[in-house]
Order: sequence, then C-alpha cells, then structure tokens
Amino acid sequence: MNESEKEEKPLDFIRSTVKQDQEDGKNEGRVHTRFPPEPNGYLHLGHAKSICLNFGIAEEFNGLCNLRLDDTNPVAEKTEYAQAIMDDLRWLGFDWEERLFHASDYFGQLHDWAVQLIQDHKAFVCDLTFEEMRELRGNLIEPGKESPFRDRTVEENLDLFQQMKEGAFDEGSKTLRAKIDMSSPNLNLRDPVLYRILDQEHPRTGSVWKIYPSYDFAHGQSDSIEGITHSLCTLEFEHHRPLYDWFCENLGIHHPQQIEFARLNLNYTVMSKRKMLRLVQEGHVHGWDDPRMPTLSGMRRRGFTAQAIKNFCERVGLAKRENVIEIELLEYCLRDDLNKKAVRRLGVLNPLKITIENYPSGQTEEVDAINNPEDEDAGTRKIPFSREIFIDRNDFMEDPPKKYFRLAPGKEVRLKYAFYITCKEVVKDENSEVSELICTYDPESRGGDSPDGRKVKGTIQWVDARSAVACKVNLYDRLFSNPNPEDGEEGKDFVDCLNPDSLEIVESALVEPSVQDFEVGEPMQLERVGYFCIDSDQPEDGSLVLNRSVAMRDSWAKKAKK
RNA sequence: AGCCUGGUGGUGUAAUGGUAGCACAGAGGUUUUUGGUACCUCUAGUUGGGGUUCGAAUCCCUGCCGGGCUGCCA
Repeated sequence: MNESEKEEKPLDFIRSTVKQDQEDGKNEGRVHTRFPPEPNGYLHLGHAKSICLNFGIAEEFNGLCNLRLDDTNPVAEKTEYAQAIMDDLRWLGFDWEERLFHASDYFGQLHDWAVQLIQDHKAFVCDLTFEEMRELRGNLIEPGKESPFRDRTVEENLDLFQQMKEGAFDEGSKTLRAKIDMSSPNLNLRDPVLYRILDQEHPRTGSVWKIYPSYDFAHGQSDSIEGITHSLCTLEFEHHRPLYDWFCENLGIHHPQQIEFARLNLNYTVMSKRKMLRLVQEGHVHGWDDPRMPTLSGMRRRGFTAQAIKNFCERVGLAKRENVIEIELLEYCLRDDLNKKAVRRLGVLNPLKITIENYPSGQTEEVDAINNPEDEDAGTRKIPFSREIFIDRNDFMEDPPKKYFRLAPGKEVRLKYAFYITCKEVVKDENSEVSELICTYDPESRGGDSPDGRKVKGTIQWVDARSAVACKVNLYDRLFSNPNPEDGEEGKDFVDCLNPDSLEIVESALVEPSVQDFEVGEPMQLERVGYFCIDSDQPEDGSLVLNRSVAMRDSWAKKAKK
C-alpha cells in the first residue's frame, strides 16, 4: 500500500481520535494500547477483534501494545487459560515483546493507592453484607442511601483495612468502598467496592493477599501504571468510564483515555465466555477447541488461518452501534485466503466405484495434476490412475435433471487431469442401489483434452482404487440453527437452539495418497468439495481424520434447490 | 420508570453542510480441465414528523425504535 492509498482509506472513529491526539502532541505523541483479557476462559473471535484493534493501532501509529492478564479475581482464573491466551495470540501473529504484565503485578501499588484514598477521606471500610449493600444502593429511579459506616475516622478505616489485608475477617464480611455519590444516576458511582475479602489462592501471588481489588479499582490504574494512552474496551464499560476517570483524577496519576466500541456478534453462534463454558461443561461440544466453537483454538483446529481471521476483523468495521455480522462474511474471508494458499488434492467423500472396461487390467499410469491454479510456484504432482477408480456419488445421477453436467447413463465427463469417460452400464445391488458403474474411457483424451476438440462440460474428481487412502472426515456446520441463539424466544435457553447436525461424520472417504503427507492443520482443498485439514486429534492406529474448514461455494446446489 | 447510548440497502461499514459509496449476501451473465476462482451487470438504504439552509444522512426540536445499567464478575 502506498502513501496516497493510505491517506484515502477512511479511518474508524477510534483511529481518528488517536490520529488527532498524536497530531496534537497529546502524551508527547506517544500511542500505547493494551489487550487485557481475564484468564478465565479461552480467547474467541470477539477477542480477535479487540486484539487486531489494539495491536493494529499500535503498529499503525508507531506505538506499542501490551499484553496484560487481568487477574484480579482468583476464583475463576487459571494458568491453563493464561497459557492458552498467549498461544492463541502468538498464533494470530502478534508480539507483545517483553511487555507481558499482570494486574496482580500491581497489587502492592493498588493497595497503597487505596490507603491514599482512605487518608484523603475518599474511601471507607464498610461492614454491610452483600444483601444490605444491595438494598441501600437504591435502584434505577431511586437514589441510594449512605452506608452507616461511611463516617468512620481515617484511623479506624486504616486499621480495619490493615486487618482485612491480614486476613482478620471472614470472606464477605467487609469491603473497602469509595465515597462518591449514593444518589448518582450512574449506579457505578454509588460508593463502589474497591476491595473485597477473598480467601482464595491466587495463581501468581499465592496466599499473600486476602483482599483483592475490583475491576474498577484495578483496570484504570493498571493502564495508568503502564503508561497506556488509549484504553479501548467494549460498550458495556461505558458506565464505568466516570469511575475510571474518578480514580485517575483523585489519585493524581497519568490518565489514559477510555474509548468504547461495540463488541462483535456473529449470527448462528454465541460470543460469550460464559455461554461457551456451558457448551463445554455440558458436553454439547468436545472442548474449548472443538472445531465448531468460535474460539481461536477451535477455529485453528478447524483449519482457519490467522490471516483469514485478521482480514475478517478488518472487514467487520468498528463503530459504537450494536451489530450482528453474518457468518457468510467469515466464510468468505476463509475461502478467500485459502483459495490463494491451499494446495489442491482429489478426494471423494461418498465413493462410487467405476470400472473402466476398456482400460487394461493390471495397468497403472500417472497423470500430472496442478497443485494450485492460483499459485504457479506450488508446482505439479503425479496421481496414479488405473482401471478401477472411485468418484463421488453426488457426481452421478441415473435420471439427471436438465443442465446436470456430471455423469449419467450414456453421458461423458472429464476426470480431472485424466481422461474422458462415458457411462455404459449401471450395476445395482440387491436393494436396487447403484453399486458400480461400468464406463469406457477415451485413450486420446489423456490429460483432459481430446484431439477432436469435442466439448465436455462436466469435470469431476476421482481417486484410483488401489492407491487411494481411506479416511474419516468431520463435516462441520453452524453450531446453532437459530441465527440469534443469544436471545431466542422467552424462556428458551440458547442450548435449545443447537444445530443437531453441526457435525456430520463421514466414516470412509477416499483421498489421493499424498494427503497422508500433510501436517496437522496444513490447509488443502479437495477439489470441488471444500477446504480441509488434518485434525490435531489423530487416532492411535495411524488412520487419518480430516476436518472440513469450509465447503466450496456451490452455485449448482443453490440452483438445484429451486 | 430514571440515566446513558445508538439508529444509513438483507448484513456490516463510509460519506461530518455539496453527486449516498464500498464489502458480504441475493439475482443475472462472461471466462473456466474445480458448477471453485476471476470479471461484468443488476436489485436494494439515510427511523417518522417539523425546523434552519441555496443545499441536510450530517445542524436544531420532537416523536418512534434498539441496546446498556440495580455483582463484593470482568
């Protein structure tokens, strides 16, 4: 991309702000963002949008982006998740260099700031129970009432807070709260909790802390400590911004700018960690990396490329309005990337045997096949061909409709890269199912052209019977049958919208021999069928399992449906 | 109900007072040894009503609709 093209591309509202700030010399022209996941689950496509935004902006504006694990709640957080987060980020291709941080790195500083607020008469220790606090908070239309403990002396607060820290009190018996405004229309400002007592081992700090800061008390300050300039988050934090600002101002520390954007929603799926956790725990899917999951690990296993995901994140755009992206855009991005990258192979999902009666039995030859018509550098390969082959059942019809270009009694088709064949006879089994086709071939048509120049409209894929490799294939479809499982009809749970056919297993497909040489996850296109890769979970007997990443576009199927 | 926030083709996103554009989806076509890809054409939009203005998606007023907010989650 040259400079003028860069100029012309319109900036989203966040980039416009960042650009303006940089030009105005705000933060000395520095741009520093961060990606702050909580290690309580796996990263998903929604996170990818945020990742691309934060790392993308840092790169575009000559800045930096930190990775910060927001580990303020040891109840739900695990190192397993932290590890997976880093694996996924690296796979996507982003590098935080030496800037891996944890909110827990700042527990000491956060504690000192809490003490500072107490000394400034801006925070107090509260003995209210969970229920009492909720009652006094008021509601959407009525102001709250102040806690009876709000006027404790600084000394008393300091002493109590110290004891909280030392573990003198039971979990839930006391909190440290900010003194802001119990009548604020923004409920987050009604004396929010800064610290709660949690009798919980922390994955990083062990048992040294008995109290843990809340999100509101940790996030902005963590940003501040790291010198973040633009703190980008999703819309649901909009109501927290006044609090974010309040802490930075009242503590007198560097004040990053929080900017909110709309999170990503995709139809036919769910995009919340909580819901995904349920899918995993209740066994609706086979784990966080189930290829039907919108997690990055699931998508990777399914055969998505990092590039396809990044392209998608760029195309979905960025704004403040709620959005639901159509899953077709995701599929488009995958096909678009794979079309350029994936080498082509031949395979049949549903084999139908063909005997070529005029081909000498016992003879085998090799035909040349192009590895990728979109990439000359991918070269060619040889595929074995002989008297007995298999084609896909979909490519034969005994009684074909008009404009059906594939094989039918008396019709001629081209076997890709090989010969023209003509169907002479249909053999049926005892159930009158088609069990085999007897065909003839045209020896002159080797390579797929005949010297007489006759037109053969249909070209189909095939495999040689003797050398083909059997494999199992997982065909994945959308996880939900409802476009918006997140808010189905009333009383309807999102798991009721699960698509019962989201996984179709083909037990005995046949592929050309070289497919065995692929590595796990390496993309291939089975011509005319779709994009596939070898599953990461391979059976111990050495047999092959393929995952379908996405089917080819199929305009014939669309037409035939009408 | 109160507060906050948002409304541009089916979906998403541009245009910030001057020709409503792009992508995906949909329809049709050309090319093709993948009914793929590529290419071409078409369909389709400013939430309603007032106002300001030579001129409004854009500014003002008002209605309507969507989303968020009453965790010691993040």
